[in-house]
Amino acid sequence: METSFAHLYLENQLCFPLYAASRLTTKIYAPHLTALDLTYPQYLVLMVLWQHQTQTVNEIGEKLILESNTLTPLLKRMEQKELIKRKRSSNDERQVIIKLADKGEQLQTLASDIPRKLIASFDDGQISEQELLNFQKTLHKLLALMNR
Amino acid sequence: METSFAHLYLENQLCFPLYAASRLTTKIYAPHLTALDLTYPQYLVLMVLWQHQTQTVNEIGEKLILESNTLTPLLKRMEQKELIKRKRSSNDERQVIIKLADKGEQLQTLASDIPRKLIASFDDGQISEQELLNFQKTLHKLLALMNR
DNA sequence: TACTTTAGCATCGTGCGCGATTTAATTGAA
DNA sequence: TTCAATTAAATCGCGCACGATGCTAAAGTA
Repeated sequence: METSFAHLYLENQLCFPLYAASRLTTKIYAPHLTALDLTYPQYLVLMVLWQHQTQTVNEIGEKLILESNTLTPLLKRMEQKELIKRKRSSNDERQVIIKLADKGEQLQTLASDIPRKLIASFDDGQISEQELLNFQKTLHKLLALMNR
Repeated sequence: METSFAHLYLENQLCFPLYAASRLTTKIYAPHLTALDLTYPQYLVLMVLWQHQTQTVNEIGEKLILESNTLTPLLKRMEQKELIKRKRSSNDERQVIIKLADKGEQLQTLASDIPRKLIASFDDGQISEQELLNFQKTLHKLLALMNR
């Protein structure tokens, strides 16, 4: 048993560590985001809108790799919180245009503190900057590979 | 601050890619798992049980970094599918012992093909095996760092 | 022993993710 | 021009994740 199915074990897999790391990272963000009454996916949507003022649901979906079945309910919740505005496009009635509402715009200032607040949680010298740069590079390659 | 690796991490150059890569990886698993009528978290539980025949809910939770609020419903669904058996420990009535049922045991053989199939989907010459190994190593370091 | 604290699991409510399907608008082809 | 094909969102159902809370059993304490 020890040898024949060894490749099945958790520690040999790529997927589980990614899955666990993703959840742990989100958990580290959580207290800072709940202080702003935001979830992580909602924070991601705001980040897209802080950079691009006007976006269709599809355009947001391409950037976050999410589809309308996830985004539509998410965006409706954000609309109810008055973070964003949703409006049908007049050019193409199929599209829904997403823009920041005042409250969503104002959150950018508050959210800009988040990175600084989190630095202490990670900077303990266990991993060199170069190692992390390599990691990031491979991660982006993997993303590009999988996202076709 | 500018030189700290944490700064890179917190600028969302790692956080979002991890989140996206995790979802994309799961999506690559999906067709292979649905063929066995499994979800990815259910597959993870089976992998734990293939390695350790008898586990408490807590022990599974430590390995998968999940708690009872996630595991209990998940394990109940797996019990209903007759993949596993749940039984209160007689030594400690608080604990619930999880074991493989016949069906869950038999799935190991079928599932043993999955890793090879997945390697194939990544093996298109874009990323060397050595690069992947380095990536895995850093990923494990990050996990250990966050999972304290 | 009696009582408090802790540990292990379960329950509840909310918010994703996502496969499958639906609806309506636009595009494309004969 | 007509009508099929495509596209953009929305809807539906299910299974996670997870914070908060509840419940019971075990362990610790005076």
